[in-house]
Amino acid sequence: IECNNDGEHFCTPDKNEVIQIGNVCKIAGTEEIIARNIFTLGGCSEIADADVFSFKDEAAMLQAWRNFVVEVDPDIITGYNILNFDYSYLFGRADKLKIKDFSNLGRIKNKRISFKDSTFQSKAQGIRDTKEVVMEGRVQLDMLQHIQREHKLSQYSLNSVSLNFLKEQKEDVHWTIIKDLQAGTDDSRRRIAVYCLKDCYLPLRLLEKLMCIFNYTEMARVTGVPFSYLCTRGQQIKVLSQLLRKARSCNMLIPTQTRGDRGDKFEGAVVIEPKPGFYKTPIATLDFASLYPSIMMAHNLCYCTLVPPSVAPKLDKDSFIVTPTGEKFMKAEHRKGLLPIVLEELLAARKKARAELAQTTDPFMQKVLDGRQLALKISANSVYGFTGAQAGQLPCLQISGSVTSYGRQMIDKTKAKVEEYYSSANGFDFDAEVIYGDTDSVMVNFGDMSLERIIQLGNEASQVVTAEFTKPIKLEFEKVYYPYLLMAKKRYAGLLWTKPENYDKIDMKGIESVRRDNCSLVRNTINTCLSKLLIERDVDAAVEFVKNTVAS
DNA sequence: TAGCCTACCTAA
DNA sequence: TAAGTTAGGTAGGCTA
Ligand SMILES: Nc1ccn([C@H]2C[C@H](O)[C@@H](COP(=O)(O)OP(=O)(O)OP(=O)(O)O)O2)c(=O)n1
Repeated sequence: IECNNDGEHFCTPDKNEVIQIGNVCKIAGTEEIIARNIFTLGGCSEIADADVFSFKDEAAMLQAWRNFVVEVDPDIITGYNILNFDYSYLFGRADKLKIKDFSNLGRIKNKRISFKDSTFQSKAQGIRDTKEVVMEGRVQLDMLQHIQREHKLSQYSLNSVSLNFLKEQKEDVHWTIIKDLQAGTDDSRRRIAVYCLKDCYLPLRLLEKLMCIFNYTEMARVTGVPFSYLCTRGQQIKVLSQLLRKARSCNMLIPTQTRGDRGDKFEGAVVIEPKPGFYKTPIATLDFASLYPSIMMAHNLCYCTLVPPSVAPKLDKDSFIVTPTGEKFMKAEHRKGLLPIVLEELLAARKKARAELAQTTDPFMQKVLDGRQLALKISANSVYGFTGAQAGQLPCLQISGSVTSYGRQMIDKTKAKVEEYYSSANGFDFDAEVIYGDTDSVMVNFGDMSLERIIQLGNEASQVVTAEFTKPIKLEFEKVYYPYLLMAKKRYAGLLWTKPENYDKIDMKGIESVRRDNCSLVRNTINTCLSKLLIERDVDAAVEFVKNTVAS
């Protein structure tokens, strides 16, 4: 929608009328546009490819728009910042103009839509104010919210987001000139209309290009929650839903738990003390595949396999295992846990998504599919997170604590094994050294050898270590950094190689150039500096460049 | 000035 | 059923 203003202050529904409402309707998955139109207050010159409906009176326009929505009967309504701006403005105006039945927009006759303030709050997302719009039978998919949740960008204006994803900008009409355009002629109002239609079209394009409907549908099927929950709710509901679904098929019930005893946290993962430096030898990176989910699957950790201390003495000692934190869990042959089954399904879905990713060659498509694969990975990791969520419905720190304790044990063992196996004591003519590792990965310095040899050693090492662990747990050789700049825990950069022929890219973790709380001068300087350092391997040139930048 | 605290953002 | 988890670097403020 576009609204009028007094030329000085930004529009408010108390004072300023809605002057235009643009709509573009499409059948998802097809190219067919079934309607493209603009409702205008005051006359408006013709626009190619769009129907112009002009009204003398704002109330009549709003009423006609409502009728249009009901007639088109959409399943999903999208737009940019519609939840926080468009809806509250439209309902504000409808109230003010006393338009009866304006908010009867849903699919249940005579049921008004509900609209209220709400906040979404989580540790990962921070606090985010939104509006809750319940329109029966129509999902509200605000692209601003979607992109804020799924993509980390430094700016979220429609303009910069479109530039980022569609390589396209909108022609800007600054709000201060809208008043004059509206007060002008049919032609000047047409300028607003063209701008407004573009504003409608861009979110729809984003929705399609990012395959939102496809990805959300898949997630809804895998996790068993309604589509709309994926936009408005968090990770917990997805885990709970999967758990409930599995529990029912296994004839079990899930208790409703009073939430209490919060505050005390459990110990997480270890980060191996880094040996900082600029490594000019290839550094192999070994990484466990989905570490926490596979720990839960390998050891059958679940709510229903946890043995209470009082019961343990009555059980056969061979029927359960003891985790490094001292918790006891039944073995799978006695009782198979629900969480491992849920995880199997999530990991299977992720595996499928990754296979499709490997098939694509289009770089943008690869990014989209990578996002899909990542979303499934986070859902799987959230099963672990759910058990440790003290503000949640079913916290069970025994499970989450056991998972992390196994994780700590495993990375220590991996480090020890690699260093012990690849040593001169074991008949090799070099001593491998683990220079860094975080949670589920180890970075190994085998010494000054060719890239081919390192890749071969990495593959071999992953098999040697995998053989040490229980079934679904798998150590993978992922990549080589050559050269590698290790600065501190969670801060490093390197030239990434997955094949000996050519490098993939510069990979940067945790340093200023990937953080969004730095100015672009710092980011650009570091980017250039790193490319001199890692690609050209010219330390002096890098130093010189920084000196010059600082001096100027 | 060392040491502790918080805010922010990121790695995993 | 409102809200996945912990670890950790850096900058900047405050205080003993
Ligand atoms: N958002 C995240 C990311 C990770 N982890 C935990 C669980 C993971 O098992 C572990 C390792 O994380 P990775 O980023 O290495 O990812 P995975 O090992 O799960 O997957 P993969 O290595 O196959 O990409 O850290 C988590 O709890 N939440």
